[in-house]
Amino acid sequence: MNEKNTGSPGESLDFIRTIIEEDNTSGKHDGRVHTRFPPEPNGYLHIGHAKSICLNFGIARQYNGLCNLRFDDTNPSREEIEYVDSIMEDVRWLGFDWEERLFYASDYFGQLYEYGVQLIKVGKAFVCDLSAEEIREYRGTLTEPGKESPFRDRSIEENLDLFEKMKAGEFEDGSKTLRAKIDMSSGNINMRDPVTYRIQRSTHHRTGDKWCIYPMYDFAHCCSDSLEGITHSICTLEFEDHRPLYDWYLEQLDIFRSRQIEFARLNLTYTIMSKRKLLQLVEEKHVTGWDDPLMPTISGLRRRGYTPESIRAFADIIGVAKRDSIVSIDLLNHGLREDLNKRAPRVMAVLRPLKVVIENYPENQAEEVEAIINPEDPSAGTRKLPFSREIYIENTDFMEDPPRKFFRLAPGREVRLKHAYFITCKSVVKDEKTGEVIELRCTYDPETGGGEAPDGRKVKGTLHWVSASHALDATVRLYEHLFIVENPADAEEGKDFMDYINPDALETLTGCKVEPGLAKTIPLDHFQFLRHGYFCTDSDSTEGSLIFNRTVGLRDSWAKMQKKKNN
RNA sequence: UGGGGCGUCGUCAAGUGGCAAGACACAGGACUUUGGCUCCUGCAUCGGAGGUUCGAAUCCUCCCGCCCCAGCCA
Repeated sequence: MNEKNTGSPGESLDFIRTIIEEDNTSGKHDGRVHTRFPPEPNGYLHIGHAKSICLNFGIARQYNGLCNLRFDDTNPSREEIEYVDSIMEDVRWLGFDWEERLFYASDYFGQLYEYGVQLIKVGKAFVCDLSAEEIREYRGTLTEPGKESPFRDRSIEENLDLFEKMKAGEFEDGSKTLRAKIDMSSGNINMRDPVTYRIQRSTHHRTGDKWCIYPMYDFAHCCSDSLEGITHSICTLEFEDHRPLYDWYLEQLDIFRSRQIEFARLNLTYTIMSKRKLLQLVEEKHVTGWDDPLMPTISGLRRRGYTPESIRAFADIIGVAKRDSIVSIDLLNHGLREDLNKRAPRVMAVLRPLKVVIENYPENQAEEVEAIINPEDPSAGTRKLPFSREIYIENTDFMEDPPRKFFRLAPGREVRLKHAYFITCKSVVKDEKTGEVIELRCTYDPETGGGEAPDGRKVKGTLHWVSASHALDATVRLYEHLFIVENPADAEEGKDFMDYINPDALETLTGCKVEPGLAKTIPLDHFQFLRHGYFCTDSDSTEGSLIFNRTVGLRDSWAKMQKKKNN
């Protein structure tokens, strides 16, 4: 990999790397660069997290630094071990390694408690008896200052005693909090004596029932960063308002000063990124699960056939900045095609079969033709394809009454069967009742073996095909965008993102015919189905029951032309 | 009405006072045993208005627009 993750080196620096290089030249941390990726284990990772992962691990790699994986598990009521496992799997799959630096905020609960005590001792925190509603009332509003809690001036001794009793479980859930003593009139609401510790009796996935008080994010996060010696703590824009508090805690505690830097989170066209909304899609069964190939989750993208390389390349190409934006999914798909074009074996797959009988080809004869596996990678070699009298071609490759510029098969037309022969359509067999074309009668030119005519004549079209008796049956799932509008999160009045779900996001094709070499494919194998697109063997696929997911289609200028004509 | 941010091509995004990178998309064209790939070509005066300057996307002023914040969530 290059300087960043995969992208081209020598480009201009983004604002975060600019800060890092400034710190490096000023000697702020003796050139040390240490980042972290801090997910809360309450859901599956999505492509937005991938941006953050690539940023944090990528920066560490680029500057010879380190990046920790740290689970931000300070709220046991919503966090689960299942998510911890999936997150680790996803980060690894993306190609990053936290080595021995796997941490949990819960590792620091003991230290964090001591920090709480320390805050009380310097007169910067107090135990407050206000209820949640009262705290809200006392907080004031966006435009009006808040009121100080009547418990704000308790003595240090009393606070110490009460905090210890909170920890010991002497008070009910929610009956008391530890609050930082800052400024109830601050324009920044985060600074209005924020809650630092709350009482919450729920079993933590790692510490069990050892604690009944848990630190709030703002307190736990900056302290965890500090404890780990994180130099640059990169997070998303909505935490910008929290930075003064982040700095305040570290200053009061007089511990290592990590620096929080905020960037704009990723938005992608035709999908959604919020964990809450993704969860809703799963729970309401609009998708089959977190790893549905329609989902923008890492596990969904993986199952769909996206490669870690393409995701990393995407992260590089979109850059990092502070402005809200919505990136075109085309950018992701472009990188994917670029990656797969170089690596995916080409394969014959007829999705909507139309039988072709080659009348002048001997019955009961078969031969093998040689086919290159990947023209972009000669080292991939060749394979043998069986050819015989009866084959299948793509239904859409034939038209009885073709429009101008249709280069494929039509009555009387000659086309090339890729790697095999030229064939000419002699007649059409139709279903007597429906009039539907059910079979083509063709002849082949035995002189055109390999797809080249010795007399030098040219054909405009080249079709993919599969020998009828040798082909394997397969199920193919064609995926489209999950939503029908670019930005479903930005719904018009009276609607929400659910109103924009694409009812045709998945089209399942059965009875597809694929070349016999696919018999042994295993989940996550990538292929290019010639002239169709890139496909990936689904995790439910077995040798007897092949299932492929369309990762992304090939660019299709013919389809584009048709579409333009119809508009 | 308070606080914090952001506004450069259709979409991302460089640029930090000297003649507006790049990518995707789009449009033409070449090549082609994938209507794929590849290769050429084209494609913005920088939210607005004033001002400073020989010169401004870059500095100043005012205005406009968008995003975030009132969880004992993260």
